Amino acid sequence: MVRTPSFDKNGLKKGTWTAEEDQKLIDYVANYGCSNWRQLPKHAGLSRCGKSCRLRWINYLRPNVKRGNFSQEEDSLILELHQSLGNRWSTIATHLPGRTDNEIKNHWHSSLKNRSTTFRSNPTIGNALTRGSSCKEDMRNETYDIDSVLDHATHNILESTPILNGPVQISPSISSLSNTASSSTNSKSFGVEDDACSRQVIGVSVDDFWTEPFLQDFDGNISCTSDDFLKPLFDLGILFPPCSIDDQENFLFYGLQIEQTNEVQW
DNA sequence: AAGTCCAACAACCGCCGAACC
DNA sequence: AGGTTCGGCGGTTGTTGGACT
Repeated sequence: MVRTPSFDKNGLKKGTWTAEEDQKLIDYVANYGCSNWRQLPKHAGLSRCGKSCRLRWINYLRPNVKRGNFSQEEDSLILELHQSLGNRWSTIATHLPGRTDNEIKNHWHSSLKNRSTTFRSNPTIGNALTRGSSCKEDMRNETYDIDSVLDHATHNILESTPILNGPVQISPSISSLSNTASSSTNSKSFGVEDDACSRQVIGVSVDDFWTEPFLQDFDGNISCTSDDFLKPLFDLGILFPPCSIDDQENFLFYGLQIEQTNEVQW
């Protein structure tokens, strides 16, 4: 999964980033920001091209980048957004807080693409889709529009995501992102005014950063009900109740299950 | 145990548009 | 107005680990 480090004809290093390089980049951005990626590697003492530094920062080192498995909710949102937006990964990423376009793109190619194909060819789902499109069209002509609902959904994700409700610490997991990275960033806290999220980041730990990103409060309780978060999506026909779903495979495409209590279960 | 296949994903590459001179 | 620089985006590649034979 990692590329063997090498040097191009200009002496610039390519391949996997080391923990030392990561630290240099983090330190530099923390102190000086990232206004000029072209000049950054020279000043930061990195033998990398600016693009490589930018990519590394945005996709892995930047605060609040969420790692780990995609939730069913995120999968559903990606599927829906991809249907309407196509391969506009950066736009799709704006609706999934903490996820980068690169990660979403990889996730799409590795798992969601096949699911999407089945999704289209499955009659049950196909009917549901048709119904959904019609419903969406109707809603557009009335009081809803897709963008506002997706914004609403994103807002609820944001509001219910602990990592965005307070300062966070660079997760130790970041160290494992690069196979060569050590735990040098474990306790590293820094104050970065990040360009992308404009959020001051200081060192306060949040438990279960990767494993429980959504819809749970700090006690682990489900804190978002369908009324809060899903109803607009159901109203638009983006998601459907599982009452018409017979098998587990189909269920996965909806990615959601509503119990009688109307609480979301994952 | 060894070889092969494949999913996953980090990283690179080329292109494009905006900003600047 | 035209050229250059830079950042951002999407497509693609390269490598690894795990599953499978």
